[in-house]
Amino acid sequence: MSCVFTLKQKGLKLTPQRRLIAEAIHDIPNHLSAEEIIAYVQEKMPGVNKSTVYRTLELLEGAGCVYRSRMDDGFVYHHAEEGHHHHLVCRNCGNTVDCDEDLLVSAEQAVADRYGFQVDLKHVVISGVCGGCARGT
Amino acid sequence: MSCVFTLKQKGLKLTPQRRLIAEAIHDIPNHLSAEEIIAYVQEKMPGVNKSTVYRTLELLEGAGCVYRSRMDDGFVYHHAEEGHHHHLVCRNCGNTVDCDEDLLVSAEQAVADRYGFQVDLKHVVISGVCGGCARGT
DNA sequence: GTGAATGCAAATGGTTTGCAACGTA
DNA sequence: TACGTTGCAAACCATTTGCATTCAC
Repeated sequence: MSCVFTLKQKGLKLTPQRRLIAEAIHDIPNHLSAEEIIAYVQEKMPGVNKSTVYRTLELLEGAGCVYRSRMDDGFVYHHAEEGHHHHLVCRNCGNTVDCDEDLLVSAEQAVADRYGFQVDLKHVVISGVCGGCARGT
Repeated sequence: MSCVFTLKQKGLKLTPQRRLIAEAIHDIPNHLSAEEIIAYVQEKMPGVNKSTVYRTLELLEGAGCVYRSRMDDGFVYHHAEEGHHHHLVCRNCGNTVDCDEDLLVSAEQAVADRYGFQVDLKHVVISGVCGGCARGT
């Protein structure tokens, strides 16, 4: 849980709430909505306020430990570690597919070559239709 | 402005407000925020209510004339015509670069082949850093 | 004339903020 | 002890909704 070290390095305090929030982000592989993180945290430590969760997530994002992206409704959060993969989310059933990073790097490179624009698909939750839903199963 | 025909076909009424909103979407090449559309409409026809704009945009989206996507903050709208291009938005300066569609189809195909997941990047506003901002100019 | 569309105002709901109390270092 | 952190409640703000009035057909 490198976030913890990062916080220390920045002189930020390591409270039980923050540990728990970092744990949620770290342990659950999917991207999480604020609501889900709040539920996870409050289950293990009832009484934690959602403002605290939001503030901590903002803190972790600023520290580079967490990515935050827009989803259809609200934000989703995901830990920011190397060895990335993209998240494909089915707009029909909501399921997530982890997509190997190298499938998209060539496209990113092509865009960079032609337009000088550095696309960052890591920060994007990519929506579409999963195989199951496309087949109508 | 094919939206107009589409509306007629569906038996929907063609009000001046709707014409104006369709015009905004159609005439301005960029993707627009609701706020920008409201400003455009109200400049040409003061008194138009923002609820009307929101409702019309929803209508046009349902009719397939308009795409709506999440941006970092709020939604953006864009007319849905063939001959598409992707929108790259610089998260630093906010400028938009139109990206030719075929730069990304191979990546979409690769994802479809491996995961059976049909990515739809047309509906996504892709963020990143533009050439100017990357160079610090 | 009639049902759909509009304007207005109030509600919604995820996220943010102000402030007093609390806890870590 | 001192300052950062938390909990609480209220504020925010883009978007949505209910309802009476108006208008396109």
